[in-house]
Amino acid sequence: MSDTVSDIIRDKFNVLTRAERKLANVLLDNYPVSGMTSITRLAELAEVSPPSVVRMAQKLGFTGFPDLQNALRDELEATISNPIAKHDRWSQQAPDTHILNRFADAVIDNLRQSLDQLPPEDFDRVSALLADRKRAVYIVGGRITHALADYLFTHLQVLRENITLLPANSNIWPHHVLNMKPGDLLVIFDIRRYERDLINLADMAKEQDVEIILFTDQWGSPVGKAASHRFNIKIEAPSAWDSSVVTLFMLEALTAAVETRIWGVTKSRMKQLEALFDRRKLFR
Amino acid sequence: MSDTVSDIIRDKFNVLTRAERKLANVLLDNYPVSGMTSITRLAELAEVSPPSVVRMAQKLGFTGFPDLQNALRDELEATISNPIAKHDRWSQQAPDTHILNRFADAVIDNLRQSLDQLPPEDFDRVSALLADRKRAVYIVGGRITHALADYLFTHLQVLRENITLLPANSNIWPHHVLNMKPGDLLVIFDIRRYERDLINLADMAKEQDVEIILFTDQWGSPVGKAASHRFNIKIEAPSAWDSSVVTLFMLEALTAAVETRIWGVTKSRMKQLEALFDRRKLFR
DNA sequence: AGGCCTCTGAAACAATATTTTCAAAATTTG
DNA sequence: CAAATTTTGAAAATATTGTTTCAGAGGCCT
Repeated sequence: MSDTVSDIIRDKFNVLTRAERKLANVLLDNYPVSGMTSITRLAELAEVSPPSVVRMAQKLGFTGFPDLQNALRDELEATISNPIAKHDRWSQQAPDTHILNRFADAVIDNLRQSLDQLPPEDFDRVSALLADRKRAVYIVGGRITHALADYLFTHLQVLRENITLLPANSNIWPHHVLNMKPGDLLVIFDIRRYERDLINLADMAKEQDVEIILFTDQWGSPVGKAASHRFNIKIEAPSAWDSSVVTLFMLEALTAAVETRIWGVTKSRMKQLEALFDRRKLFR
Repeated sequence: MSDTVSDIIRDKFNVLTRAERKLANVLLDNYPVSGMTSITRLAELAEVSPPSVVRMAQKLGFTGFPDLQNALRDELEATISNPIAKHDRWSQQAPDTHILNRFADAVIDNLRQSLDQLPPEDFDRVSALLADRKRAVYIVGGRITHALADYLFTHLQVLRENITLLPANSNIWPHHVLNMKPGDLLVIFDIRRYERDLINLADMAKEQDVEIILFTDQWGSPVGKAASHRFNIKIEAPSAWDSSVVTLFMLEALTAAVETRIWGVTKSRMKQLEALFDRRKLFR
């Protein structure tokens, strides 16, 4: 890799003129942000004239000031950008452009941004709600997200009692709404292609004072209006579809958090479950 | 301290329009360096017009783009001069020990290690098999992995024809084995708690010269003996359960790869699907 | 399906930024 | 100390960026 701008400046410091050295000092001080202004302000800051800036840039080997500034920005980007997120090949054996690496980049980026947006207090509040065994929990997903709803259901069901997975068929939903009591929880998955039926369901549930927990994308499903808790998850992927990886991540983290809160209950349920599985084995 | 630009963006994300959201994503991605260009290049990067950039800047409360850019530069300066690695936590707002951060660490580690172990050629070979439309594809999961099987099924089904999801109930599996022809594919999910029924299914299928693609954990399910292709995925999590996040990642990457291989077919199927959905909407 | 409204980008315009020119100031050299 | 040389900044010229206007596109609602 070629030299950084600061290297070049130090290299050529002794062939710089007085005005140029003033500039060099300003640039190196608070490097490289100080170079991210306009040529005019930089000149003012160094108490020299704008032409001096141009001359120096050219003397350092750039075609002009913007060229130098770009170099600075690129350096900055390389320094700043999250070392975990970028320019780190995931599959060493595959080229950067292989779908595995591109997908990994996208997913990490989704994860980082989704977590950035999520106040941990919200997360904690939702895990507390789900850990409150007095509240029944209903879970529902759409066409694509049904599998996620199913996954959450399977796990929560082990943790505690009173978990219901609503069927894919929306015709039956009103029957379930009938059972919902104030304070119960309804977990809704609604991503992209927001589904009209889900809005109706949310409205009906809300009228019964059910608290709604919504998992949606960065744009936000219209169900958000009725929801008391919302997870906005970035779902971009190098593909014709969206990625559910981060959503699944949230579900697992949430499950783990709930598990911690009610470990006593969960532990005994898991033991019981083990016993039941064992009996089935013998039975066969 | 007052809000950062990224805070403001997230705050107002839901009142932003489509073009503005595109911009917001570009800005938040590689923040804040991505905002240090000219309005023109930023607009190009986000694939919107320069006026949209101005409008967004004003919507966020700045007098114009330069004002926003100054704010970004000031933040950058503050960040840079305070080099306490801000970026090694996933959720900045939560402590290191918060489950969100611990889970993120675990998942990234799983992803790294799983990709390390996976020769990309194997991945490519499997994607080629799944893209071969002459081969029927059968998918089956266990108690926990059923949701993953379901997810793969839903996606592959859009990509191409002849995809079958075996039911959870193993009693019916022999009926499906009856239909399998030599060269067909059987995708099996078998993680931890390896399920005896799945081994029997794999053996039966193998006798019919069905090629088996196995998704399993780092230890490897006994189904591996019958499988011609195997994905060993690291599934550790700070919880009583295993994490399926990386498995889902592999499924999505695989789906994307298959999609690329048979884009012609997939595209027309997706169009047709759109049309069907539209008709259903009218129908209601 | 049609009317309303919001959103968007092309183009014109305005404001800055960058570069060039050139003469004066500073520095060097004999 | 003066002539030659270099360096410098004011001002003009040029290039680019940022803003506004406005007509048409696109979404949403009834």
